[in-house]
Amino acid sequence: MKKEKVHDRILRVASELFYKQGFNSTGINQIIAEADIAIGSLYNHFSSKNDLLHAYLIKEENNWFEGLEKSLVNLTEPGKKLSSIIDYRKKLQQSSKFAGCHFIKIISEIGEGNPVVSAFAKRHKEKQKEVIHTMVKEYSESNPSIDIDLTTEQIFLLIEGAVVSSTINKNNDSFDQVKKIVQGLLP
Amino acid sequence: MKKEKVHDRILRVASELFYKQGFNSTGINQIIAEADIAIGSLYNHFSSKNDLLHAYLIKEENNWFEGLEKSLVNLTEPGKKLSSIIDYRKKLQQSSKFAGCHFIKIISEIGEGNPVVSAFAKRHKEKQKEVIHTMVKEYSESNPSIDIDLTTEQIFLLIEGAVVSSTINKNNDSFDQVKKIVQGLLP
DNA sequence: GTCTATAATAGGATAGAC
DNA sequence: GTCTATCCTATTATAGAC
Repeated sequence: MKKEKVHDRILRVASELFYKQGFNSTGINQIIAEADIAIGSLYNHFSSKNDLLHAYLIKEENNWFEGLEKSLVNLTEPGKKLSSIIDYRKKLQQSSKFAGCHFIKIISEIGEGNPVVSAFAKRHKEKQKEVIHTMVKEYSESNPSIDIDLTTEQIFLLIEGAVVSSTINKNNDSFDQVKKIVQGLLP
Repeated sequence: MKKEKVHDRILRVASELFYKQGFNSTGINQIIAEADIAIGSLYNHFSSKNDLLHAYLIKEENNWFEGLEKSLVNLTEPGKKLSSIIDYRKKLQQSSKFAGCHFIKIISEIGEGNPVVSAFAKRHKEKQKEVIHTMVKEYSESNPSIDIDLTTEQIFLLIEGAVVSSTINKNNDSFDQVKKIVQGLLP
C-alpha cells in the first residue's frame, strides 16, 4: 500500500466533511486542520473550494459505480442483480451511518445555486436508472409479461424513497420493505 | 386583508430564502435587506437564526397539512383520496418550481448537526405516512385482499422517491408514473 | 511544494439611542 | 418596537518567504 499523496488526503478529508456535515458548513480551515496541512498547500492542489467540490462529486460517483460492480460480480440471474442493487444501497446507508445519498444531499443544499452541480447530480441519477433498466430488460426476456419502463421507474423510485426515508429514520426498515415489494413485483 | 405584521414578514422572507437557497446560504443580512427592516428589529422578534429556523419548520408543517386538507375536502372514496395526495405533492413541486421537500432539504443540509431539526423532520414524515395508512386502511375495507402496511409503505416510498426525483429533474414525470403504478396497485 | 502572515469580506449577535 | 453603530469571529483567498 503506497503512502497517501497530499492531494488525495485533502480530497479524502474534504469529502468526509462535505458528506457528514454539509458543504457550506465545512470551512477551509477545518479541512486543512484535519488534513494537517497549511492553507497554502491546499490552494496549491485545488484552485478553490468549488474546485474541491467538483473533485468530490467525481470521486463519489466513481466510488459508487465501482462499489456496485463489486456487489454484482458473479451474479448472472437478473432477479438476483435487482435484489443486489437494493442490498448495495442498504449497505451504503449502513456503513455511512445513514448519511444519505451524496447527490441528493448536495442538490438539497446548493439547489439552483450551482448549475454544474445540478447537472452532475441529474446525470448521476440517470445512470443509476439506466443500470436498473438494463436489469429489468434482461429480466423481461424470460418474463415478457412485465412493463419494462414502468417497472424500472417503480424500482428506482422505491429505492430513492428508501434512501431518504432511511436517512431520516436512521434505520434500514424501508429497504427491507422495498425488497419484499420488489420480490412481489417480479413474477 | 389585514396588513402583514413585521413578525410575519420576517418569517415569510426568511422561509422563502431558507427554502430556495438553503439555510446556511442565507445570511441574516440578506433576510433583513429583503424584509426591509433593521437588524435590531429582527432580533426583537426572533432570538437567533436558529429560532427563525424552528419557526420556519413549524409554519411549513402547518401549511403542508392545511394544504392537504383543502385538497381532500369533499372526497370520500379512499382510492380518490390516495390519488389526490399524489396530486397534492405534484402540485407543490410545480408551484415551488421543483424546489423539493422542505424537510428532506433541511435534513440533507443540517444532518446530525441539529437533533431538534432531525426529530422534527422525522415526526413530519411519520405523520405523512399515517395519513396514507389511514387511507389505505379505509380502502381495504371494501378490498380486503391488500396488505395494508406494505401498500402504505409502497405508496409512501414511491411518493418520496418522486419528490426527490422531480426535484433533480425539474419535471413531474415521476409523479405521473407513480399515479399509474398506484392505480395498478389498488384492485 | 509547503509554509506563515494577512487581506478583504461576511457571518451572527448585542448595546444603547430614539 | 425600530433604528444605527459596533463587536467578535469565521469565511475564502492571496502574497511571498523558505
